[in-house]
Amino acid sequence: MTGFLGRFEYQLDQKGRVSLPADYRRKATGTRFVLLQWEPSHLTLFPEDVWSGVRERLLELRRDRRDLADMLRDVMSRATDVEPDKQGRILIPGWLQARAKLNGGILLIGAMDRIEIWNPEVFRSHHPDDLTADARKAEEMHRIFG
Amino acid sequence: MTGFLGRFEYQLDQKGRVSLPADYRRKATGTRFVLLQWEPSHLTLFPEDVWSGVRERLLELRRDRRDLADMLRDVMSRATDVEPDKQGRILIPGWLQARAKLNGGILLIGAMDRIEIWNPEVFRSHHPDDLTADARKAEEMHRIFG
DNA sequence: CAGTATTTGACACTATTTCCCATATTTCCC
DNA sequence: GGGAAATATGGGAAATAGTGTCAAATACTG
Repeated sequence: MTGFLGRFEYQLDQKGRVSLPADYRRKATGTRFVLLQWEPSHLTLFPEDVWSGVRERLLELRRDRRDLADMLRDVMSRATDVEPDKQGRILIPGWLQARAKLNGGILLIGAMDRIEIWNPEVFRSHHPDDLTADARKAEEMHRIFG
Repeated sequence: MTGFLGRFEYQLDQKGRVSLPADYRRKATGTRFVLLQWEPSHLTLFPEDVWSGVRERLLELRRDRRDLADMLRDVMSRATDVEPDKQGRILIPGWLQARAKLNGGILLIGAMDRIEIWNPEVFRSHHPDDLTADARKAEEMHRIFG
């Protein structure tokens, strides 16, 4: 399994739906996903099999770390599970659209075991596409891929 | 199973009933729930299968920890078991409504293995929805989901 | 035991959501 | 290069969900 890769720019329709890339649909083992926001900049879409692992960790953590309970509740209370319709689209609830500043253009990012959903402009401001590698970055890259 | 997720704001009718979100009813394996208050801020609704696990822990605990007996008695004496009617509504007893300050608006919160019942204003005061991630919070989030 | 009050169950209305069909564009293959 | 399959997107119709109201059943009281 190579995981979710690449980037796809789609459109959010008036009803709040986006197509999932057919490639991603094929790669997902199941047909269900959990959609949530744990970083302000974007949404994250977990395939169900990955989610079940995350879920276990969360339940444990809620029990052991009382100080995190409120934060976890806040995140989970904004999450949804989604399932692509016959056309391969998922519905993004209005409150998640608002929080991730999604309006019109949608950028889907393959992040190996999960999929990220970005506003294209926000993404580009976070990731200026310069190839000018500073030394530190080059060093890290080499440690990873070299 | 993805668990109970999301938030639903409903209305308490004059008879003290609230709809359970259809999504939650579908997700619950059984049809019975246990409703109780173990935190002052809200009520908790356990599906029967989850409850049986909690019950085991409670019985053990009452036996082993004599100092907790009074506290447990107090909580359990205010608990009820509920079952949605044909329209999917559950009845919240008056004494629990009062303790959780429920009047009119009701916020149902999915908390994975259980459902929480909040007064919307109380919830919002507990969970200010700012996206300005302080560093500590961002750090914890990354450790969990990253 | 009768009458009354309260609780429990069912029906009905309306807004929303979900499902399904249709079209345009792209990609792939022969 | 042309045809066929697949993919993204748009819109309309049917089903569903939440809520208010009413009727039956149960419990309570005098």
